Formats: sequence, structure tokens, C-alpha cells
Amino acid sequence: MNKVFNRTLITSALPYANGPVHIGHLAGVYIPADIYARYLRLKGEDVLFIGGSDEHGVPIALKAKAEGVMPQDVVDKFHYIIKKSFEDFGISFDIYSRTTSATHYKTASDFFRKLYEKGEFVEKTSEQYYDEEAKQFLADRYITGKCPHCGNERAYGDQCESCGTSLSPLDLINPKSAINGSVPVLKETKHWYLPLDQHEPWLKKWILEDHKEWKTNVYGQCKSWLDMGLQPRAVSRDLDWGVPVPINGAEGKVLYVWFDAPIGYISNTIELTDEWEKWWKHEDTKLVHFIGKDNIVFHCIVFPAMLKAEGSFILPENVPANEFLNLEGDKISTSRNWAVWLHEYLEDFPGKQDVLRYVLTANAPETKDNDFTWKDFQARNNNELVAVLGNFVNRAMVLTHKYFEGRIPVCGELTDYDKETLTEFAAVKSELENYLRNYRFREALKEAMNLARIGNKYLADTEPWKLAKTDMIRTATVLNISMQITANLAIVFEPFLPFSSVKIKQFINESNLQWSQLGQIDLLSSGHVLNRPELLFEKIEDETIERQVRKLLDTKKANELKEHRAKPQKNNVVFDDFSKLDIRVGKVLECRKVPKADKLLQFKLDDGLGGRTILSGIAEHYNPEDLVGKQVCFIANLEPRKIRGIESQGMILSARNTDGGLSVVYPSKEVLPGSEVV
RNA sequence: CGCGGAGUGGAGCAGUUGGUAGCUCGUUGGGCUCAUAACCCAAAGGUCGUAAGUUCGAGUCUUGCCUCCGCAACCA
Repeated sequence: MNKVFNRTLITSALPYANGPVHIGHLAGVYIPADIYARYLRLKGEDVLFIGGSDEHGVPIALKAKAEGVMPQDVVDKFHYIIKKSFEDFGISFDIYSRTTSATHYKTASDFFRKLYEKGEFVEKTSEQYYDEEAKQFLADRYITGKCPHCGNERAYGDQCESCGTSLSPLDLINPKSAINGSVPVLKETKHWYLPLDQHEPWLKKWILEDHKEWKTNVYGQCKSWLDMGLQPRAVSRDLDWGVPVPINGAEGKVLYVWFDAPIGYISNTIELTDEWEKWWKHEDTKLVHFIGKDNIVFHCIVFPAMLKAEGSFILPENVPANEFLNLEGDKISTSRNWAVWLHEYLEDFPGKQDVLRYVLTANAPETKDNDFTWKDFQARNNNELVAVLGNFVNRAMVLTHKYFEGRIPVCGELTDYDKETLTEFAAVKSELENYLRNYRFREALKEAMNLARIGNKYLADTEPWKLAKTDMIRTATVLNISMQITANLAIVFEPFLPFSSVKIKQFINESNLQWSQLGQIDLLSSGHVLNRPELLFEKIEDETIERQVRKLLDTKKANELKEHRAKPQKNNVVFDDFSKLDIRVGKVLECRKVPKADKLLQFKLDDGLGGRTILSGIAEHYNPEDLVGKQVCFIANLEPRKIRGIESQGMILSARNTDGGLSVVYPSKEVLPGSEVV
């Protein structure tokens, strides 16, 4: 089915406003979206490119609390930092707004109310913890307690950060309110759910049959979810930071952030234009969501289900999700400060936005996770941008100034070789457009660079510096063509390297160039006066790169030290409680990995009592064979428990380092198996 | 047998509907000198993770296995 589209609505994932943006955001979402938007605009198509900050949710509410400020203060700070970073890098949003805007509150409320009135939600009542002092329910991270798995006293209601288990608040032992430390009580609360299971049939057809052209990572993940069967999803939360649920009897409840955020795309469009319905409700609009792989399910299944339930909206035509970008071999992490922040990059590399745009596009994680390294950054700058693109533009400009006083010379009769070059040029153009249409920006950029390569080859083959000694007419033709190629480069690089494109246009003194003119050789008429060129790109020295690598390692180290703080002491216990524990020394007889479990090691211990089996979650920190023969301490009288079908009769003691590493505790002298630890 | 992605010359990647493996960078040799020692040409370098199967013919289809990355599970 070949639909005809008359306009394109491009959205890019809303960054969460609890921190600045880094190269991963740019490479995965915003650069591809921007290239696409710029390309379509250059072609003269009707395009809107929508962005904004996602500003609700528990993590922001808690961050505010930790810093003693209001949630609004937190999002204000990061919204403007993020917004400025995008502006600085030339991400050409038609609007960059936020989910705390008045428009958004109204839009999201209306959206909810419409679904509510249509009966698209299912109501469910469940028991949740309630803080009687603060008079509010405790969602997710507002509740802490002892992790039932690892005993960490400060596990959150949704996850224990110590052992990584995801939890439900009801799992916590001795739950406490994160607001005031009081003991919460269970109380009934009502929530609304979007019954995704009821949407499954049409989703299956729509994705699995009608959108086989989606990227394999996107299609595959959707298929996986659909095959597993969809579950109803709560759309509301007991929280005070967010869009209030707009119906009676829902005091203290807000829209769950996943429901709230994608509506932000709509709100921001409404904020931008009164004609927003044309963009969201007309079948001849092509809706494209640019996102990272963490967002695939929301944009391909959940949000479409919301739109369908509402009834009057169109569905996305494509969701070109990218994988993740790593940094120097490690996962990018905001909390570990393992990132290249955009605002910091610009301080260190002022004016070099396009270099980063180039590197991130050329190395974009389109089909799998990729790695950003500073060495690669340097190599691509020096060997590709400087040597190929910058150099060609400079050669053509300098030669024209040298032989023709900076005026476009007259183009004489074309030789076969000239024609061949121009044919090749046209072929690259159609390849390039094909890639752009199919969201393959990495390949498209490569083709664009090939145009500059064709230029360099043309100069090398025609040798105008030699011709100038004998044949000025031919020289004029060669340089005319070289300058036409330069003008073409200004067009073709506009989506990828907008800042450099503007510079080239300044050099050639011609700003009115459209995509449709790409491939023409009469962009600059003879006699047209050129400006003096500057260098488009400059070499980046080893020293500069080394400084970045050092900076990265330093901040990492500094952060680890800063984060190293001994946890507060637990409450005192009486000796009697301690003596209830039976801690002993045992010798490891056997040790092996538990199949299909990443973290589990299975031990056979000589405990002096005939031996016992214990499982321990330290497989990521030890080779099994290294532990055989070692003496270890273990709790002997812990209630046995089955894990992965194997009964574990006790617990082996390990020290936990701040980096999460585990170190098994040994006795300092060898003792007999079964010796008590007192 | 939990789900998905990926395994192609030193590095990073293309390989569309199956027909004797390409690109960029790097390396080596040569050429040129207009250009930011940049550019151009040539060469070396791959049994396309592995085993089997379908086929006249498979990197490309089927199946088993191995490795890596996410997610899920696992952490007494």
C-alpha cells in the first residue's frame, strides 16, 4: 500500500529533564531527526519538527526533594540547558517546549478525559502504601525499606539499587516513607488502566503485517512483545508532581509519566500552530517518531494504542529507532558521569558543532550499539573532513582566486571527461536520496562525502595549475566546474553539516540554493564574484585528544571517590540477636556456575557436618575454579531457600565495594571446617 | 530450549528480490605540488563466527552450535 503523503510530522523523543544531554542523545535521536527534517525542508516539503522536555515523574520529584527545591526549579534548570544545547548544535526544531506548559496540561487532561468518557480505561482498586502524616500515597521511589533479597536497608519501592532486583512496594520489609520516615499503612486506591490486551489484535496486524518495512530491531522487539501477550498498563499514579487526573474523586492522582509524555508531542504542536489538527488527524500526514531503542515499545505499541483509543488521530508511519552509543568502550551513564556533555564539548571545541555532527552520523548506532572514541573523532576530522571536504573547497576557491581574481570563469565546451564526472555526480545524488528516504543517514553521509571525493579527483586529473600555463580557456572550464561542484556541496551538506554549509555559501557568495538544484552545473554564473575563503575545518592535534581522554578518566575517578561514602550504621541490636546467627567457616570443595544465570555460583562446602550446598550471586566477580580450596565464612542457620530449582543452605559472606564489586571474606588463618565465627 | 540485535580483510561498516566479496580509514609503493604534508593512482590483506542442509550456484535461504551486546530472569 503506497500512501500519498502531503506533509511530514517529525517528533524526537522528549529528553528527561533531570540532567543535561550528551552525545548519546544526539547520535541516537536528534541528529537523525534533524537531518531528516532539514532534508525535507530543503526539498520544499511541508514539515514540522517537534521536540520538548519531559518534566514529570518520580525521579524529578525526588531530585527536587534531595536538593531542597521545588520540582519546577529542577526542570527549569535542565530544560533551558537542554534547549540551549540543541540550539547550539543546530537541531532545527520548529518548537522545543515542555510538558509543564499550560497547553500541555490542558491537552493531556482533555486526552485522558476523552478516553475516560469513551470507556477506554479499566478501573482497578489495589492496596498501596499510604503515609498518614504526609497524607499521601507513596508511589515507587517514595517508599524505602529492606530488600527481601539482599537485605539492603535502603531499597526503593520499584527497585533495589544494591542488588538490582526490581520490586513492588509490597515486597519491602519494614517499609518507610521517604518523605518523613514514618511507617506507612496499606490503603485502597483506585487507578485507571489502558487495556493493551484488548488492542492486541489490531496492533498485531498493523505492525506485523502492515509495517514489515520497519527496522529489524524495531520490528523484532514489537513482535517479541506481541507474542508474549500485552498486559493492561496503569495510566495514573498517586503522586503530586504531574498532570492531575481530571475527574472527580481522583484527588492526589496524576497521569503516569509514560501516558503524559507522548501527549507532549501533540501539546507542543498545538502550542506552535492553530492548524495542529491537520498535522495529527489528516491521513495524508506522515508521522515519524525518532527515538532510542529504550523507547520502542512505548512508541510502537503503547502510544499508538492511546491514539487509536482516542479515535481521531493518525498512527506513526515509521519509528526509526537507533541502538545505543557507547563511550570509549563503556556504557554512557549520567550518574557515573561517563559521558561527553554537549555544553562541555562546545567549551572545549568552540565552533566545531559540525565535527561532532559528522562523527556521530558517520558512526551512528543504526543497526547495533556503536562506540565513540576520541581517537576515531580525531581521525574522522583530520582524514575526512579536513582532507577531503575542507581541502577540496579550499583548492577550488584558491585556484579561482589565483587565476581569475575570484570571479567565476566562463565554462567552455565540455570534454568527455567533464561529462563523465558530472554523470557520476548525478548517480551519487540519487543514491543519496534513496538512503535519506529510508532513514539510513550513515550511508547517506558517506555518499555526500563521495561528492567531495569526485571533486578532488577531478582536480587531480585535469591539473588546472598546469593548464594555466598553456590554455586559459580550458582552465576556465575546469574551475567553473570545480566551483559548481563546490556550490553543490553546500546544498548536499546542509542537512548534515548546516554550519559548514552556511560557510561555503558565504565563500561562494550565494545563499539561495535548493535541494532541487542539486546536480546542476549552472548554480554560479560566470562573472559571479566570490568571497575570500577561510578554512572549513582544521586539524585536531594529538594533544587535544589526549586531554579529552584524560578529562574523562579524571572525572570518572573523581566521581568514584566522591561517591565513596560509608553507609550509615544500622540500628543497634542486642547481643542476643547477634548470637542467634550461626556464622561458620567452611572449605570450598566444589564451585561451578549455575546454568542460565549470570550471577549465580553453586558451592559445595565442607562444613564439618557432612557438607552442604550454597548458592551465591558472585559469578560476575570470581572464576569458580579460583575459589575451590578456599575457606569462606557463611551463615549456617539461614532458612534454606530454593533458587533456580536448587536449594541454598546458607549464605556466603562477601564485602561489597562501592563500585558494586564483591569480595569474599576469608579467615586470616586456616581453621577447621565448621569453626564458628564469634 | 526466555526475548531481541549482532558476528564480513588491521579498525569501522555496506552487501537490496541467492550468481565468482565491496566502501571509508589504516598499511605499502608510485605520482602530483593548486591545496590544511592535504590530493590522485596502484598494491597487499577476507575459506563472509562455526557445522550441516536446500540449490547448477549462498555472505545472502533452512537447521544445529559458539561468541558479543541489550532486555528478562537470577543475587539469601
